[in-house]
Amino acid sequence: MSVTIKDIAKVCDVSYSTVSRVLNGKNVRQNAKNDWILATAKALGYKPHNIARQLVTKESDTIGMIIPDVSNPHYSEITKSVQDYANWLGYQVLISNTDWDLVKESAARDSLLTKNVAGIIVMPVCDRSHLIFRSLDVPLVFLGTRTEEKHIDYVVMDNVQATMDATEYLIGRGCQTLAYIGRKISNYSSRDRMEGFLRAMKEHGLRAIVGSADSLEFPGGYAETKRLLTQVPRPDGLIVFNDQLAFSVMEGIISCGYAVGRDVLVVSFDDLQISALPQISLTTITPSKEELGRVAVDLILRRQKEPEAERKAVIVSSKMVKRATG
Amino acid sequence: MSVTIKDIAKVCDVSYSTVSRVLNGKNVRQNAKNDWILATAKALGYKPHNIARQLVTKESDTIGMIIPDVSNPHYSEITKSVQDYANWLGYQVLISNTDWDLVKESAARDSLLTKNVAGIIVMPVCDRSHLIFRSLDVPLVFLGTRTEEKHIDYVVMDNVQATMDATEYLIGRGCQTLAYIGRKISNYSSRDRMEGFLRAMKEHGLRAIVGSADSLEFPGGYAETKRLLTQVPRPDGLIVFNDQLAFSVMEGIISCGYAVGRDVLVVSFDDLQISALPQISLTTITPSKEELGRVAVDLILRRQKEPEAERKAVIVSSKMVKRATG
DNA sequence: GCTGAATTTGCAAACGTTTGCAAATTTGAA
DNA sequence: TTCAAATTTGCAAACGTTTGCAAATTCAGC
Repeated sequence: MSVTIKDIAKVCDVSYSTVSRVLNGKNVRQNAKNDWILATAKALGYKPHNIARQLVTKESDTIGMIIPDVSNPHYSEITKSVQDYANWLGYQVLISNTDWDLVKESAARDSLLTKNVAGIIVMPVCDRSHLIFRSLDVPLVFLGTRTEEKHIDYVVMDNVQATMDATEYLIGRGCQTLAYIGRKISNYSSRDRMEGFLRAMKEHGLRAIVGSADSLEFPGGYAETKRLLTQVPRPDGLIVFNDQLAFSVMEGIISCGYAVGRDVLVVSFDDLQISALPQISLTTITPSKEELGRVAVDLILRRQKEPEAERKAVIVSSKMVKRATG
Repeated sequence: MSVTIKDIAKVCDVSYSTVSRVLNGKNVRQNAKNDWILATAKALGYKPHNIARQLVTKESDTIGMIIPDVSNPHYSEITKSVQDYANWLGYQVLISNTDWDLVKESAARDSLLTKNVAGIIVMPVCDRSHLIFRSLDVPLVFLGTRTEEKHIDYVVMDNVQATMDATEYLIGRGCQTLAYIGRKISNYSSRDRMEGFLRAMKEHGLRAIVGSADSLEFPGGYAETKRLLTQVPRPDGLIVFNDQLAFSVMEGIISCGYAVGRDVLVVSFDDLQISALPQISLTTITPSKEELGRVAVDLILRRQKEPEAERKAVIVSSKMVKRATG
C-alpha cells in the first residue's frame, strides 16, 4: 500500500489535518515540527494522492484537448505548444482524437467531462462542431476556428487579412493569374482565406480563380491542380489552404511540367516543421504556435476563474515564412 | 452543482447504494425499478464522477505515456496508435513530453504517478532512462527500446535482423560500397542497427563504413554525408538510422551532385507519413505501428492484472516499404 | 511573568463513489 | 398457498484528502 497522510501523522504523533496543512504550506511560521513532518514525508516517500485531493477541492490540474488527429503534424505541433505551456503552469493535457468524426468528437467530450477537466481546448472537426459543445458549463476554447457560440472563447489568426497580404505578395512578385485552392468540405478558415483572396483580387481588379480539393491527404489537390494549370490563362501563382494540401498541389504542378517556385509560385498555411525541409521548402503563413497554445490555455484558466466573464475572441498575428516555392 | 447518485436516489426513493448497483449493472434481473433508475439517471443528465469512483475502486482508466516530443512525427504516429487502441478498450492516454531531457523524464514520471495511472508506456530519452524507472511498482513498458531492467516489459522490432535484411537488399540491388549512418549519441536501436549492418557486411566479406550524425534535426546528417561521399571508394548505398536523419542525408547527397536512388541508394527506418510524399519517397523499414501500440497497451494491462508475472519482451516483425530512394 | 494577539492544532464533516453484511424481497416449484 | 433459494436492498464504512470551527499553543511586547 502506498503511504498516506495518516501514516505520516502516526509517525509524527500529530493529527492528519496538521500534516495536510504543513504539506500544503498553510502554516506560515517555520518550526521544528514542520520540518520534522516534511522530513518524514520525504523519508516515507509520500506522494500526494491527487484523486482524493481533487474529490474535496474540486480543483483539476488537467486540461482536455480535442483534436482531429495527433499524428497529423499540424495538430501535433499545436498540441506540443499547448502541452509545454500547460505543463509549465503545472497542468497536464489529456488528448482525445476525433479522426474527423463528429460522433467521436462528442464521445471525446463526454469522456473528458467525466475526468472533470479544468476546461477543454477544441480544434473542431467541422463547422457544425459547436453544436456538440452547446450548454456545457466547463470552460471551452476553440483553437484555430472561430465560432458564433457565445459561451465559447476562441483564438484564431486573422485569416482574411493574412490571405490578402499573401495575395498582394504574389502580385508583387509578378504573378498575373492567381488561384486559391481550398477544400471541398467548407470550414471557417478555408472560407475566410478564400474571402481574403477574393477581396485582394477585387481591389486589384484581377479575375480570381478558385479551386477545391477533395481531401487534404495525399493525392488530394493533385487532380484539381492539373485541371487549373491546363486552363488559359494558366495560374502562375497559387494560394493553397494549407501545407498538407500544398504537398499534392506541388506534385500536380511538377507533373504538368512546370517548376514550382519559378513557373508557378505557391504560398500556403501552417508552416509545418517538414515544410522547412529543402525538398519541400514551402513559402507558408502561420501564427506563432507557441502563442496559439499559450492563449488557448490562458483562456481556459481565465474562464475557470470567472465563468461568467464576457466571451473573448483572440486574433493572433501571423507571419509569412519565405522559402523556395514563392 | 452537477447531479450525483444521491440525487437519483432521492428522486427514485431508494438508497444510493441501490442506484450505484443498478448503474453498474450489478443487478442481474431486469425489473421496473431498474429501468426507472436508469431513466431518471439519463433524464437528470447524470455523469459518473470518475474521481470519486477511482478513490474507492483504485482502478484507473488512464494510461500514462512518456515520449520525447509529440511534435515529432515518429512519436506522434506511435502515440496515435497507442491512443486508438487504448480508447477502444475504454482507456485514456495521458502524454508527457521529455524534450530529450532526463530531468524532464523523471518529472514526467512523478507527475504521472500522482495521477495514479494504470501504467506507463515509455519511449525513453536514452540508454540511461531505465534508471529513472527503477523500483516503481506501476506497470511499465518500454516502447521501441529494449532494456535490461527486469521489471520493465518492452516491445521492439528486431533491429539487427531488419538491418541485415536491408543490407542484403542493397547488395542485391548492386551496391558495392555501403555505409551506415547512425547518431553520435548512442542508443540501443542505433547500436543494434549498426550491428546488423556490420554482421551482414562481414558475411559478404565486404568492408563496412560507418558514419554518425551530430543530431537528427535538419542539418544533422548533411556534413557527415558529404564527408562519406568524398571518400574513395564512395558509398553507393546508405543505411540511415531513421527517416528524419535521412532527410538531411539526402540533402547531402544532392549537394555532392549525385542523384538519390540512382547514384546513391538510401534505406532508413520509421516510415513516417511524410516519407511517402513523392518529394521524399523514402525506402524505409518499420514495424506496424498499430501492432507496436497494441502490444504496449496489452503489456500494461497484463502486468496490471498480474504484477508479478515474468518479464515479457515482445519482438514485432518489420517490413520494408520500397520507394524511390532505394 | 503576564497579556492579548497571532498562529497552530485536533476534531469531525465533507467530497461522490463502491461494497460487505445482514435483512428484506422476489422468484419458481411444489 | 407455501417454502427455500436466489436476488435485491439499505446501512454504514471506506477510499485519502481538505477545511471550518473552537480550543490550545506560541509569540511579542511590556
